Amino acid sequence: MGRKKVKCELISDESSRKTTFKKRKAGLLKKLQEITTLCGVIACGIIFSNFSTKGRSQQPNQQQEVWPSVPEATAVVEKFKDLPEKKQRKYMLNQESLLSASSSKMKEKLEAQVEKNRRLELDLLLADPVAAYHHDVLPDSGSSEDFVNHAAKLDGMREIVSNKVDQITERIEHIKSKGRRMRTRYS
Amino acid sequence: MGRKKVKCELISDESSRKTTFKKRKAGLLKKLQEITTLCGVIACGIIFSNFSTKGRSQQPNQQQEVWPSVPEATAVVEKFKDLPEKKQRKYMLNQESLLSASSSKMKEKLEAQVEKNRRLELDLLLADPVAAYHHDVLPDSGSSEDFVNHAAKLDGMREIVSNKVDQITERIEHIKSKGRRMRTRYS
DNA sequence: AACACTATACTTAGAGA
DNA sequence: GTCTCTAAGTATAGTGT
Repeated sequence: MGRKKVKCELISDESSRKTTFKKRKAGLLKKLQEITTLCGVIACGIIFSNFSTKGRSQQPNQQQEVWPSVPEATAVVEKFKDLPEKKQRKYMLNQESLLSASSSKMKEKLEAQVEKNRRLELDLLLADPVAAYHHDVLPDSGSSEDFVNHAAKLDGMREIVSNKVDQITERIEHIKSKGRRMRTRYS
Repeated sequence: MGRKKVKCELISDESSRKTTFKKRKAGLLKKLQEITTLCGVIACGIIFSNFSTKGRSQQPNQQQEVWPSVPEATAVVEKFKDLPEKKQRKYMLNQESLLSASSSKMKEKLEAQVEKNRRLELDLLLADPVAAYHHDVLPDSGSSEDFVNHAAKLDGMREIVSNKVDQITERIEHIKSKGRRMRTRYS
C-alpha cells in the first residue's frame, strides 16, 4: 500500500521498521475503532514493541500499545480469559447463583479476599508467560543473581497487582450501584 | 473503502452489519499479522461479536475472535496485565519477595485460595464488561426474569472460572519444575 | 446465507523538507 | 528523528449469483 509492494517479512532497517510500525499501528487502531463502532462489537488490541529510545539502551525498554484505554482493554481481557475452550457450555441455573449474584455481602467477601488474592496474583506472575513462550528452553545458567533479579521484578509487580484489585473493587461497586438494571438480551 | 463512503456509526441493518464485520475482521487480523511480521513486535487482538447464528437464538451466542492462537493471545494478555500504569516503577528487592518466590509452599497457598478465589472471579464476572460498556445507561425495566437470566449466565461461568484456576495451577507447577532457571534480562 | 466481483475509498512506502 | 505529500497498493461497500 505505498509506492512499492513490500514483502511480508521483518524489515531489516531498524529506522524504517520503526516508522512503518508507527504508521501501521495507527492504522490498526483506527480499524479496531471502526469495527467496534460499525458492527457493535467489543474488541481490544495489545501490541508490545521494543524499539530503543536512544542509541543502544541498556534497558529492555518494552512498551505496550493498547486499544481502547487500558481499563477498557482490561475488561475485554478479563472476559476473554473466561471463555476460551468451553464456549459450548450451557448456562444452568441454580439457586446459589441467584443468591451469590444478589448478595449484598459481595463487597465484604471481596474485601476479605483482597490480601490473599494479591498473593495468588503474585504467584501467577511468576509464570511469566512471555518468557515461557519465547524462551521455553532457557540456558541453565541460573545463577543466584538471575534469581534475585527475577524476584525483584516480582516484588515490583506487587503494587501493580494491588492497583488491579482496586480497579476490580471499583467495578463491582459500580455494578452494585446499578442494582438490577439488567437486560433482556441475555435471555 | 468501497463503493460509497460510510458514516462511522453502528450499521443498522443486522445482515449487512454481520457481513461488514466478517470482512473487516479478516482485514484486521491480516493487518495484525502483518505488523507482527514486518515490525517484529508481539501483538494480539480480541473481538467479541454477538451475531445470532439462526433466526433469533435463545442463547447469548457470544463468540470471540482471537489472534493469533488462543494460547498465544493469552500469553500477550498475561503480559499486558502486568505492565499497565506503573511501568516506570523500579523493581525493589526485599527478602520477602525472595521467600515468596522460592517458597515450596506456593502450591499449598494456591490450593487454599482456589475456592475463595473462585467466588471472587465470579463476582468479577458480574460486572459484565459488554453490558457495562455498551449500555451504560440501561432501561430500568429490570424484571426478575432478566435477573434470573443474568444469574443463569453467571452460574454457567462458574465452571469456566474453575477451569481457569486449573490452568493457573498447572502453570505454576510448570514454573516450579523449572527450578531457578531464570534469565538475566530481568535486571 | 455465502461467495465473487469491482469501483471506490482508504492506507501507506518512499521521498523530500 | 519528524512531518507532509502522494503514487501506488489494499481493503471493502455495494452488487450480482
